[in-house]
Amino acid sequence: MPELPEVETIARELRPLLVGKTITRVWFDWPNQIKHPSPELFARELPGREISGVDRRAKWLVLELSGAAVLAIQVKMTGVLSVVGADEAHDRHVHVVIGLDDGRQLRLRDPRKFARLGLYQRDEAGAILGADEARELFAGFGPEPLDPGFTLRDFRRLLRARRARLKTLLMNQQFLAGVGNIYADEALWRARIHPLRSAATLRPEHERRLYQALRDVLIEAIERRGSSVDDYRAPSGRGDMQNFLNIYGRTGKPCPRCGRPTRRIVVNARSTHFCSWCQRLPARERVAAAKALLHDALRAPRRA
DNA sequence: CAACCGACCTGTTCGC
DNA sequence: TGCGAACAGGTCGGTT
Repeated sequence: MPELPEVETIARELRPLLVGKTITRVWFDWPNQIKHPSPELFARELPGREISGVDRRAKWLVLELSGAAVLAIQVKMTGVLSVVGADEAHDRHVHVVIGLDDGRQLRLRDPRKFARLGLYQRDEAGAILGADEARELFAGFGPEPLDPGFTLRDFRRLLRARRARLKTLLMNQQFLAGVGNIYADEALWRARIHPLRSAATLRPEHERRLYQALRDVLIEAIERRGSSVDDYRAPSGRGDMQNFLNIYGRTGKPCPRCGRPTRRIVVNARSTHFCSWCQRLPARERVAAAKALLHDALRAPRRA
């Protein structure tokens, strides 16, 4: 579940616990989770490096290390990071342990082993060299929606170059960085826009509402330390935002705005929640949307 | 450019 | 009650 607000919360909470500490040892039991370089090099290169910063880019956690190195961590859906005493017990789902010189450990608990870690190098210009060396690690990512430099004008320019369904587009990291399933649904509900609406057909007023809704919901979610819908936990425990979601995961429950039941459809194999009264599709787009949904329903593997 | 698929994974939920 | 299939969803690489 972790999206922008959740990873931002992780970064903010880990920062005071990690900055100034030096890595003493590295342990992992599932080498597939080490993306770069080889697991052997990863284990050899980390010890001795001091952590100087903890930041976020899109849904990645970025630890700045001495020697212009960067430890990038993607917790994906089920990864939970915590800093605990080395003597604290851990279960079989802890797959990465990074020892620190204060006697504590940064641990990754991840039942599904989806999380990924990589150790990268910055060049003289500060760019993070990605796995293929020629490309910056975060090349191709869309803008950060909360970057003060990301204006409504920028958002409009991006939207008008696209025709895809808005739900798909908002979750596309190349289009916009950091938004996932929960906040895409929430932003569209706040902006009163149907998730299957094509980006290119939005009127200026819709664009403005969506821009504002995205920023508002992300800021509120950060203030509430993220949504602990099921697996996500901040280093300090559950967030609060799950108690303030208006549409996500509320199938059948009344829309907080109009009282009509929340509907659920599947878009790109993702649950999508919306209010069919508040989030209307223009007549000219209804036929196309109905066809797409029927297509999905027919090919869905479901037993009779 | 857009949509779709399979892969990566395993704990939980669902249908019978 | 117990079993196995389906489901959950972030991301990538490849295909349509």
